[in-house]
Amino acid sequence: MATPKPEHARQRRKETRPQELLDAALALFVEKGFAATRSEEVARRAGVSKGTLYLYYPSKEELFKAVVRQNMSSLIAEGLELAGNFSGSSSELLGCLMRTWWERVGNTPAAGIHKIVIAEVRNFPELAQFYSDEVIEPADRLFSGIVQRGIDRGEFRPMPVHAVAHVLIAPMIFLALHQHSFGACPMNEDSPIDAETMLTTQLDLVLGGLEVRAPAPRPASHRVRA
Amino acid sequence: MATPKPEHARQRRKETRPQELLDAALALFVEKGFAATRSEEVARRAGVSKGTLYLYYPSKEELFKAVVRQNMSSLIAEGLELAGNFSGSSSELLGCLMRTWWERVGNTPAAGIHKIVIAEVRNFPELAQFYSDEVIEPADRLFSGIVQRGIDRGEFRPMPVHAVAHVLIAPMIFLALHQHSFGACPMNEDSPIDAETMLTTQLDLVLGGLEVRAPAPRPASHRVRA
Amino acid sequence: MATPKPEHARQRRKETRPQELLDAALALFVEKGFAATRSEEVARRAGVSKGTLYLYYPSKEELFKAVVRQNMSSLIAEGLELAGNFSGSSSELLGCLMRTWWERVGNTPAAGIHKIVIAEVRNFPELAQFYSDEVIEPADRLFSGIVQRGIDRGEFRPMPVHAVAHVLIAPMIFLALHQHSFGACPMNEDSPIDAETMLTTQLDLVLGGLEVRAPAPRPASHRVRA
Amino acid sequence: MATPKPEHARQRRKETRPQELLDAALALFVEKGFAATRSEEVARRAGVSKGTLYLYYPSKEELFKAVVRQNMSSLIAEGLELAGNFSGSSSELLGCLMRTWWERVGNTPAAGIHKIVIAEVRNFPELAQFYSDEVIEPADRLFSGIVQRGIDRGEFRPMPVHAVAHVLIAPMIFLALHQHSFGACPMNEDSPIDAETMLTTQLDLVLGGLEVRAPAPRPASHRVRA
DNA sequence: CATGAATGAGACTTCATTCAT
DNA sequence: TATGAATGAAGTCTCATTCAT
Repeated sequence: MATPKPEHARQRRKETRPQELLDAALALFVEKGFAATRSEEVARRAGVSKGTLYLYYPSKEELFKAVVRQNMSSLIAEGLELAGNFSGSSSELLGCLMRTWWERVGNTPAAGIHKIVIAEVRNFPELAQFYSDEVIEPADRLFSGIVQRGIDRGEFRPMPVHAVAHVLIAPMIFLALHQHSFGACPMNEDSPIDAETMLTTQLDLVLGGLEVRAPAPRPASHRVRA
Repeated sequence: MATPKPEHARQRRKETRPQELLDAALALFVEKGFAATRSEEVARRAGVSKGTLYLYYPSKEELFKAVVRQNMSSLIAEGLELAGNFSGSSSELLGCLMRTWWERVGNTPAAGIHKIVIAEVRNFPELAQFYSDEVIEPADRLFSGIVQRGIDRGEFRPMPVHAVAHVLIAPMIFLALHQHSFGACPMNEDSPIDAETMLTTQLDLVLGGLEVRAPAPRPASHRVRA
Repeated sequence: MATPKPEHARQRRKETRPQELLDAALALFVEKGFAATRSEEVARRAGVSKGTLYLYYPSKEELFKAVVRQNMSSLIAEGLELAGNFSGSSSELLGCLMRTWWERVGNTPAAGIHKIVIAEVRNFPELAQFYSDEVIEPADRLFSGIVQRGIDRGEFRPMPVHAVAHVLIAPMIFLALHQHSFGACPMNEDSPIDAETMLTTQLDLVLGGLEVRAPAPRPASHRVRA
Repeated sequence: MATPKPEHARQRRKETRPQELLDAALALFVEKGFAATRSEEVARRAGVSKGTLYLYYPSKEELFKAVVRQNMSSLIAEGLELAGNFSGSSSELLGCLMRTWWERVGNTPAAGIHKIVIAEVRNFPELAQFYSDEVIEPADRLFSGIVQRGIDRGEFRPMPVHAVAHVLIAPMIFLALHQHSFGACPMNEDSPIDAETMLTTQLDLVLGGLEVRAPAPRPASHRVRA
């Protein structure tokens, strides 16, 4: 009943296929969003046919979830490890963490994930739970934990730690969001702010505000003491 | 025994139709995203038939753009006016502006627009230009202008003003974003941070970092004095 | 995003559509079976487009069930009514019933339904229940009830009534089955048996076997008494 | 330390492969029908891979035809042989034949074949010819031949022999059909009729109707004597 | 011979859009 | 204007079949 025709050379790469498909899907989902990405396009970009995609992921939705998992699950672990081994001041730890995050994530297509997730969670209840548990909660714990550490050690003023964590993280993620939305549009490729300047400014302002008193030797801080 | 027709009611609604359609579309686009919102559902929520929707907007895309324009065009004007008439310190102006924005926008379904726009700009190039011109640029000018004013008046340390504007705005918008994505999922209705706390903390930290020296006690600031 | 083109005249016939679709579906399901019938073909035969079919029936499966219901639900009621109003002998009643059934059903495309149902029930558990309740059980009750009546009135020998009902009905339905399968193939259009002969023979043999003694005046019975 | 290969086991099975494939296909076709049976599942049930199936049968259609041929070709031969060697009365011969058929076929998954064939012949014209030639015609000849024999020998009344053959065979096949459709559904495992009762009743009724006079007590007959 | 990864035609279904009423 | 029945392009997913290993 079907009338198949002989085709081009086919390659057998069971081991590497999932990664190739995940990479293709990541790029397209970030570019077009979940709904606007056609599964056949994902397959083509991965260099396989439509059917092959479904050999590895039973539906577009599962593919999406796999992309999210693959790109997010390892991130927090790294942050926690970095924080655990750190021996300097809490300010330095936060600065180090944020710069590292930007290099490892913010700069990377993986950062676009957050854009899609924000846009699509309401249509994927399961994903909401997963992403909260796997990404948002741990990130919050990581940052507010360090803030708490700073308070406990007398480095920081006592403040609501979760709010501080939000204020710390938000500008960075928001910048990543914009780089994957407006920043990717041809018109405004030259954003008025670049990441490095923003990060330095952010650390200067917020860490400065956090510290009990601004000590002399930190170059990033221009705070004058009373 | 002619059946009396509700001509008057229909007549009265005729002028409000576009607004009703835009409201319905706004709610649905924010809830489900652009692609997942069916035009029939927009019509039904506005109390009209599918055909009527197309009488007012020639396509779903145009409806989407109209929703974005309607909800974004007027916002910045208010801010600019507020800023122009303000006579207090730049810190107070920023605090006032941000609190006002949160009340007028961040708390409002209109804030969800930003979520969709971020998700969809790359599929709607025309929107990118419009949104940049109408929303992003003016907001940046508004905030960085005030920062510049503060610097000029000797209130603030000299800093890269665009970066500062970003750091000021980002946590607020990011919070609004999350309230329209994860915050709307049944699981996490009790976010670890509430808007008021976050805003107060943000103003405390960033304004504190901005100011040349810690001046007399400001209400928004919990800074410890020497 | 969609690019629709203007097309032919479209007719609005909401009232008659379901029947037209059901008729088209019946014909095709009987001819090709459920799986081999494409929904687009059903639509085309009904003179509408693919989409219109789904306006009335949410899936091919539901269309199938609707076809079964439509064609079967009324049949048994007629039989019961006929039986209720009958005043002659049980033999005559059975003969009348079977000839009527053949005219009303066996000769009709609706008889092909049984073919599809037999072929597909195992893939449609809900249908099994429905069909048993609506068709098989009532038919069995109808026929075995009459046989019981004959026994009670001393017309028939005591026998297992359900088995007798099966023996009565089976040759007729089986003939209908074959007319919709082999009988529809071009090669054997001239079956060695025609319905009329079969029916007469069947009544002669089985009714003759049923009766306590073969009385003289019934032409259909040639039974000699011991 | 070479790993010993189970060459022998594979070798041994090589000759039985076709049979194993046919058995697997038979079971699945009967259970799900032709279209709903996936070729991969046939292969798995036969313990081989998808590719191997196509080594033996070039397509699913050919596999189907092979299943039909395999299960139907030999059946009639037995019947003919039995009939040829039989020396008793025609009634006894018919009774013996039908009971044998039920044991050898009606009770067997092979009987389910008839169900699929009825459902699919119109999609497989070649099968129609084959099945008519190999199954229907011989069966008809076998049974109507015996009836003719009975008439010739004065045992039976003169009657249209093909019609009588139909009436004889139909209830049995119809019962087999139902056992493979409704009978296989979990709901009605307790059919109101069992095969044995039906067969006895059928022989009693029809043979009784056929015979010129009720002869001496036949084992299969429960006819009441005068 | 055997395997199973890969293919792609084709089926079902959705939904933006049209247009007769 | 307003309606909603009708349309058909397009997308998701299945599965018979192929072929490199």
